[in-house]
Amino acid sequence: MSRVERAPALTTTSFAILGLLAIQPWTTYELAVQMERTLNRVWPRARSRLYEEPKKLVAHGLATATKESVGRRPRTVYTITDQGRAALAEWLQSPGEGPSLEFEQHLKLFFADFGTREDALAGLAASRAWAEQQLDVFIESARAYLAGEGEFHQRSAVTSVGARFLVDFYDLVDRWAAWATEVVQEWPDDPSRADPTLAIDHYILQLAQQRASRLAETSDPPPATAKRDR
Amino acid sequence: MSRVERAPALTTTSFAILGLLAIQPWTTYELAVQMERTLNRVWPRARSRLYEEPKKLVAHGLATATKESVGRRPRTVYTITDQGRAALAEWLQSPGEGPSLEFEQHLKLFFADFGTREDALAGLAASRAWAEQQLDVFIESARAYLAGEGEFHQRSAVTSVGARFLVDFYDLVDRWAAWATEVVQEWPDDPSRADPTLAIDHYILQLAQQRASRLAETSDPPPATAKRDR
DNA sequence: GTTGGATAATCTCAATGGGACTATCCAGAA
DNA sequence: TTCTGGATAGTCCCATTGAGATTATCCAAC
Repeated sequence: MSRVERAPALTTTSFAILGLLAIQPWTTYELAVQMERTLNRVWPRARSRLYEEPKKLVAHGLATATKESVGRRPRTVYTITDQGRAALAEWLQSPGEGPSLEFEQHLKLFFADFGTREDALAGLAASRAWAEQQLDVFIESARAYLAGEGEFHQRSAVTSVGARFLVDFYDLVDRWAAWATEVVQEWPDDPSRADPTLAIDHYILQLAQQRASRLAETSDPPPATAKRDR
Repeated sequence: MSRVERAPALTTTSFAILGLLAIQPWTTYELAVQMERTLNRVWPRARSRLYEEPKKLVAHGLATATKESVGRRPRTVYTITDQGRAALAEWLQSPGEGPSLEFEQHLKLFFADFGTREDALAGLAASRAWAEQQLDVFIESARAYLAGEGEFHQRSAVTSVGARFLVDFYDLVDRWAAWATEVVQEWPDDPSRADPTLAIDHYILQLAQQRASRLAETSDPPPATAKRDR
């Protein structure tokens, strides 16, 4: 029973930090800033959490801590160990969880019939503003990156694949909110009196089916069998 | 200083429950099941939370609790009050937070260069499987709904707008994972040796810019000014 | 010399997740 | 008739987490 086994269990957040350490050594502060600027988009965590994780990594032998100081202010630089690289590689072998979404504006729209049409339109405008904001930040950093200001160019083959998902996600939010705005504008003042035509539902079902069949066609394992197994 | 002011503050989750109560009275169990089946997609919360929220609503005077029983088993039916409807309408006036994403598979892909190409492909396959699963469930319920089995047809005008976002989101995950699979298949066995061509980055930047300009064209307030104000 | 923003954390409390636990009801199988 | 499994109807608890308040130093610019 070594002390290692008593250390708090490693979480996905631990491995997110460990992954950053695999790129280069960082101080805890740098790790926190880096997380907030990048990984926060797909793995949002409170800053205070980010200061705890490297300590766990050290307790598990996956990283080492080096105390340095800038003047009288101490700081801790963390470096990944061979054991840490092995643990990271092992973690990467399992695929992980699918996406989980939290979307308050969408939730409010679900209850739009208990408010006014203007409320719904304001919410959709906020969604579009959010998407625009995200894209602005994204374009800014992508431009800087391509201009050579960014670091880690050698990782670009890997990171760009994920970046495309984010751009497309922000685009989705914008397109959807734009479409929804047109639909909602046709509503009467009191949305609960909006015509409950099922036309849109049929359309959605059709879309969903098209896409499900596209999935079946192009999925890797022999599709017919794979579908039946479920 | 009435007791109401001492009750725990209302959260977004409280209003999610309150919104359901605005449709009809429910027991706590029914509320929990309904949340898990529907609102969970945009507002995921632990079941134990859902049992606490109606009590808060009662403490705030937004709902009333009626004790009933089925045989010897007691149950509580919650009903919204006029004050509750007013509070819901007021809550709907503010637009709420933009989307927040948690996506472990995407996170692992970000660190793909510390694992194998096969790991990355397995993760992408899992993303596609997830999207397929979500679409299957969605199609199933949409079909039942259109066949007349579902309830709340009169709310369809409102709910279908949100439903479209979800279908498109699942589609996005699938399309992206399919595209990414093709890209990753071209990588060498060791992804850290993948060619760091910036072609994809340029493409992403181009996409992002196109979309940002589309946003500027179609946004509600005079676009040029709105952009400059930021 | 002062000020403000960046660096470098720690601490705390309320909120939350996730499950273990209890117990009854009811339909269908044995 | 009894038994069983799944649905109904919750409660309870603990570890994790979020969010922010707090402290303090460094450093460049005014």
